[in-house]
Amino acid sequence: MSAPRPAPAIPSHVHPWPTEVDPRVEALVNEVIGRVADKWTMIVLEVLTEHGELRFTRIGEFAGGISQKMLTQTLRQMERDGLLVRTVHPVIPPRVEYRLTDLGLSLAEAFCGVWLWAEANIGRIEAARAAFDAAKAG
Amino acid sequence: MSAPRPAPAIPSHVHPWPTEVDPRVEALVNEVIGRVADKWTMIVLEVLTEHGELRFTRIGEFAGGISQKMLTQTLRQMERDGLLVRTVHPVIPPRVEYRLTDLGLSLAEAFCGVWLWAEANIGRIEAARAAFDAAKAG
DNA sequence: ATCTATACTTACCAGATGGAGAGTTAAGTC
DNA sequence: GACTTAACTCTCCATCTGGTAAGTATAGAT
Repeated sequence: MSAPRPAPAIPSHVHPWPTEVDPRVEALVNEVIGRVADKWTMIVLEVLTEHGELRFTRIGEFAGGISQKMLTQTLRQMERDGLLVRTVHPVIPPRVEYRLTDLGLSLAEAFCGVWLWAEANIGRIEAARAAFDAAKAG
Repeated sequence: MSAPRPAPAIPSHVHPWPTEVDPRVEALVNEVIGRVADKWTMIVLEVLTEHGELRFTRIGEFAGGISQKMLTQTLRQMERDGLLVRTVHPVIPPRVEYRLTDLGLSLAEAFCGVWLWAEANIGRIEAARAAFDAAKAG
């Protein structure tokens, strides 16, 4: 879709489509969701919501299957976005603890609905897939 | 999105950490995150929620910045998952309309919290990023 | 005969993703 | 002096993602 969306040079009090939101807001929201809604971010969010403050290695254990590289990267991004705080205790060997901020906790809460939906509807999705595949084959 | 991740069976003899996670929970996580919660699915979901039944090209315009390939792929997957219905009108030139199912609408509703969160917290995230980057630079 | 419109499909390819595994740091322990 | 430990950090490399652009199909209009 190289076609750029029709120029929104329309005064904001005139709404061609009553339900449409400000494209700039929409773009920002898309960007945020694109960043925040990746697999490991959500999993780390869930792990920290469940277990509270945790150390690096412990998060990796709970997350399951994440490489150190990805864990570091995910935690850094979340820290940068203000979703968690990273506390370094200046001891040897190093001890670093991660804890969700209020912002992070509120995001986890917002995602809660999606988790519940997923749990409740996995069966329906699988049924739909089976039906779709059967229809395509038959 | 449709990442054919060959099941993170986690060859524990290679893995940096032992896994204590229930494999069924992990499978659920992969299902949800990997297939339903990707960027374009969420955006298409939002577009269809806001505008109701739409044609292919129109969805692309509203979504903004999606390629035909990705749009086709996303719509097919959502159809397969039972999130939307695809209605082909046998006319020339072709006319295909997409509409969310009840399942799709319920997912959109579940995501609503996330959208609201994103809208409400964009400022906070950007401030956190600016602060983080400033701290790193200075 | 050519053009147009719509909804795809397909091939190609650059760039992003992410895993494996080794290296780094510094203080205490054997 | 080697070993250990935690939390990285780095490099290499295979795989995956997703964009671009071209092609397809069809009927009516010019």
